Amino acid sequence: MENQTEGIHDGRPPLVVLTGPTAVGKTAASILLAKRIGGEIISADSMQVYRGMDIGTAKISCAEMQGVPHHLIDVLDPAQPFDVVRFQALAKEAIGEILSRGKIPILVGGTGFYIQAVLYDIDFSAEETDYALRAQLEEEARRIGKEALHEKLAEVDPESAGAIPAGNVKRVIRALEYYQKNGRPISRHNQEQRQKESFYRSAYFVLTDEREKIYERIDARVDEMIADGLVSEVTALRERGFTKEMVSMQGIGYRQILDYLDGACTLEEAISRVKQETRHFAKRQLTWFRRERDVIWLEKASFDTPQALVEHMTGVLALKGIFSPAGK
RNA sequence: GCCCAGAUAGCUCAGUUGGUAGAGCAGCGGACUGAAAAUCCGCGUGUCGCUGGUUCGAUUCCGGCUCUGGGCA
Repeated sequence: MENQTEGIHDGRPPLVVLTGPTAVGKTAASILLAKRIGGEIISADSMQVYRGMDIGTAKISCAEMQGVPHHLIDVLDPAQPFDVVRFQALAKEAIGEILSRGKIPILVGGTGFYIQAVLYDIDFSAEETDYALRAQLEEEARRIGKEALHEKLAEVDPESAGAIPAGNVKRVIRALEYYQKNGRPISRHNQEQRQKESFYRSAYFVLTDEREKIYERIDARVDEMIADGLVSEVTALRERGFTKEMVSMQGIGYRQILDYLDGACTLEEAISRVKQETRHFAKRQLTWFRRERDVIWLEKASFDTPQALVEHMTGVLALKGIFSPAGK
């Protein structure tokens, strides 16, 4: 498989990652890059996997793709749950296909957790999500209280209990669920997985910009979404029976418009909350990328044109032996 | 013009029976390994409108001024 040796080869398959906070301009850059290096794009986005959720997720249109193949967009119905494990499996499959075509896989999107799962090939044991157990633990949390549930975790996995605040019921439940299913603490599992090196010969690009500019773009983009018909998109979803409890409807822009449609707030309130939550989200994304290893930061302001940005990325890829520029 | 009520953190407001002040939101930082656009944790100095007075000491009491609401003309 590895006989056209060029650049620094270490046997690992190549993978390019392009991410950054929401609304920074990942999509546009990704198309230019894919065309430049002969790549195909795998979306690393927890919401763009859903069909019928286009406006609120700022999903790339067919025309915008400019012929570059995209994977993991529009693969699920909004009623279906989705999570990292499913994402990882689908992404691995797509990467394999792309490599077999002699193309370079480019992971593009803002869900850092998903990127991590693929890049480090995190081991998720075959265990199926046990929704019944989860529901049971949720019920228990309501009955005995967060603190008491947290104490139960402390009994079986003191390390996780120390790391997870009692208020974070979701993570307390997952730790408990893991222990019950596997008979060992999740803290140990996490510890092991954290040691892993990248499974790929990769470059992890994080495109970023001044905070103020990101926020301005977010506000403008939300206004555009409204102008483009976000309310009717959500209305249609609601009429098809999708509800707040579903993973898909917890996406920013969907939750709030749903509240408005349910009469819980005015449209104006919903819109400003969408903007606000999107800003918070962008901030959380940045926090995530900051602590990831081997990240290559790209300050948007230091490139005059998108082409300059892409040339810079291409240069880095050449140095890393991920891509060989023509003529070499 | 007169009367009343306000004027305190970027915003909305609380408070100090006189010893220079605190909540929510915003903002900032952080965590995150099967819900991740999810979930959670942490961070509060600001001429207390301006100006005189009383006082050891005023953002707090008193006078004047300015501005903002509301009312009366």
